Amino acid sequence: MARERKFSNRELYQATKELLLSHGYEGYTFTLLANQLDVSRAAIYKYYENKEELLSEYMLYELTNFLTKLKEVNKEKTFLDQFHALFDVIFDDMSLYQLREIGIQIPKVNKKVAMNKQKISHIITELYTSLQHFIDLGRHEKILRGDIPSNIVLGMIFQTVNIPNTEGISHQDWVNSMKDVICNGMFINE
Amino acid sequence: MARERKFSNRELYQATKELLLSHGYEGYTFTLLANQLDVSRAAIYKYYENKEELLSEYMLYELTNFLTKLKEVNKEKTFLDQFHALFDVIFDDMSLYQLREIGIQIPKVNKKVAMNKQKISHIITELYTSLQHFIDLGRHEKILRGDIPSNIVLGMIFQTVNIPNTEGISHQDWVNSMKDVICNGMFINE
DNA sequence: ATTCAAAGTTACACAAACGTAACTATTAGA
DNA sequence: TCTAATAGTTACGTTTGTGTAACTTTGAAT
Repeated sequence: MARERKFSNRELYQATKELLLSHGYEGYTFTLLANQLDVSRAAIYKYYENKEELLSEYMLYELTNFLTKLKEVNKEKTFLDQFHALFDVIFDDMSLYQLREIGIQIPKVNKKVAMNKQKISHIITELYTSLQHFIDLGRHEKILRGDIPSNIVLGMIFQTVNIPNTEGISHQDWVNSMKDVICNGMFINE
Repeated sequence: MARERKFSNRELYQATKELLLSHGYEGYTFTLLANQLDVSRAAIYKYYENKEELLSEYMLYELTNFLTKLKEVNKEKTFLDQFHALFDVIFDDMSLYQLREIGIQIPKVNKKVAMNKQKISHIITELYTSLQHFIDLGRHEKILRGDIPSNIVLGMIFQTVNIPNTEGISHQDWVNSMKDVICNGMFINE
């Protein structure tokens, strides 16, 4: 018994993501978002008290999605299968790393936001656990070097998505080169 | 025949850098900067018409510095010497890559800014030329693999500085692990 | 067809950042 | 010591974003 909504949650999250990536956390405003969604700014306040609340929910949504995908990756039997699956996931959504950085900036302006931030930390812990399993498997299978800190292994893998492909190399070639360098390095062997 | 200045260019650039890294391009304001420098906001308008002008000059300063350092790197005789020198330069100033991204966002609000942006592009071209020499040398010396796009070689090297060292590994160990992975990869050989 | 709850809009008051004009302060040199 | 040039401040109007209240619109259920 209500009027039809002019924008779905999905559209809102999509617009939010674009605005966050183009304008950053401080540049993200309800005015911009409302224009993007073609509604009045006040309409958004029907659902969220302020941008911190909206953004913390959005982050939660994004990270929960990623955790689900990551758990799928962990189901692969061998380390190499997981490795390729992880790359597929990362390159499917090229912006996770930047968004996580933004999440850290959100101040706890009310109880709801504080709760969301807590949930976010929790999910990030789960993400790390999941990723640690991946690394442990690689070491156990004697494929992944044991002398490199997990931090660096994960950092390198996740940072690759931020490298701009300015020379218009095809997606497949790009990803393959990236994997190659990560696995074998950029120096010629012996 | 004038009054002494309350802040030097150097202090202004230092404060600008910190504010840019903590608040991002859109979060950077003259109000924040003035507080940081302990002067009134209006004082800054004596030197810069607006933040775009200030930031474009700052970027120019930062990139010119970097280009100078990079030319020093290019003076090293062997590829390996250049490689290590480049890492020293990059890890000495951990923020160049993020700042370059910010530079792209500056809109050309007046002639001066437009001119600065043009100079910035020019310097970036020089940077790439300089880096290309580095890569060419590595390939010529048969140390650097020839089948990896220059793009990826440079991207990987520069992105490493953005990996957060959360586990408090010592700087030296950290940099060495990073180099090791870049050179030889994270997989065990054969 | 009527009702009413949720969706949406308009309009207002408030706060923060911007840019400028008119002022005061400092200091080297005539 | 007087002056001119530069540094800095105060104060104002403007713009942009925020949050809310009072309103209208829509559409499924009765």
